[in-house]
Amino acid sequence: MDSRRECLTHPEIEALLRKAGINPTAQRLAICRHVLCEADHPTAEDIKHWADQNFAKLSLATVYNTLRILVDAGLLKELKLPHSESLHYDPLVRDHFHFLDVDTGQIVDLPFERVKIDAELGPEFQIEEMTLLIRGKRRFPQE
Amino acid sequence: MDSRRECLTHPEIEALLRKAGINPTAQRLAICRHVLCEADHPTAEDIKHWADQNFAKLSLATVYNTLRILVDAGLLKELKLPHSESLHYDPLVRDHFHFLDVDTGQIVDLPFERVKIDAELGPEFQIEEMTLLIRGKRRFPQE
DNA sequence: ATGATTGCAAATGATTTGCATCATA
DNA sequence: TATGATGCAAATCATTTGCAATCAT
Repeated sequence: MDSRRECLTHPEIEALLRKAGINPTAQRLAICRHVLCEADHPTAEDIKHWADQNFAKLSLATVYNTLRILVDAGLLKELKLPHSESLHYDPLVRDHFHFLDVDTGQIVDLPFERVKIDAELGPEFQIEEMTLLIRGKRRFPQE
Repeated sequence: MDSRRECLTHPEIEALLRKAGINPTAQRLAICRHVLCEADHPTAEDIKHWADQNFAKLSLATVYNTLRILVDAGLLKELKLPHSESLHYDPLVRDHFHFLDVDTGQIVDLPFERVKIDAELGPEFQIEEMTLLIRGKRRFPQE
């Protein structure tokens, strides 16, 4: 369920950026390391806060610009979620769904295969993409 | 599919508001008439534009305030959609889903019954609500 | 008269943009 | 030194809020 990403190495991220035609600057590498590996559906502000502690110098504008570049390159997906004013960013770009814990705000990726959606819409509806958000509570028995 | 709402009469809307404990002022009645009956998932701006033509005097702040009141009362649902910066408002408050025509921006209500969602999430996930947006194109054969 | 509602304008918060500065090939 | 990236500050856009004017009871 919580498909923990393997953390990419620095050279791997660099290669990823180059392959996408993105100049791998220090700032972009740092942002990528965070948003692609460590972070959990962060917002631009989240990334800025993290940078303030770990990367010293990184302007909010650069965070936004970099996120836009990454989204345009298909390396990130933008998430508009009902509980938050800000956009969240998701490194999992293949089709999947989300569960939002209404208590904690935590977002859990749901692999495509776990959710079967059967829509009978008639032939005039050509489906291109489905976005599913399940809201609810996660309760852990042994805690 | 396009479950066309029956248009409520003025007294019906007034009764609806009273029942919800909302003072049925002229502005609120006008906004309700539009958003509950005529309009199609409008934004606050949409409602303001309509008011400018039909109701002469209605401030944008009042539109926003009224929409908030209606949402809090459960008479409207707020829709955050990926193609639009603004919130859209939906008078259909019972559970249902949406189809977004990526060409026209039109939003089609999908009755709950037309879409079967089967999520196998394990017992720690208590589902409270599901939001499904299908994006695609609508093509009409005879046009 | 009193309490609620309205409407303007200012405030807010997220995001974008213009532009001067800076780094690097 | 030329190209592109960065960072600041100002701009923008949707929405909210403070407050004075207005309305209805």
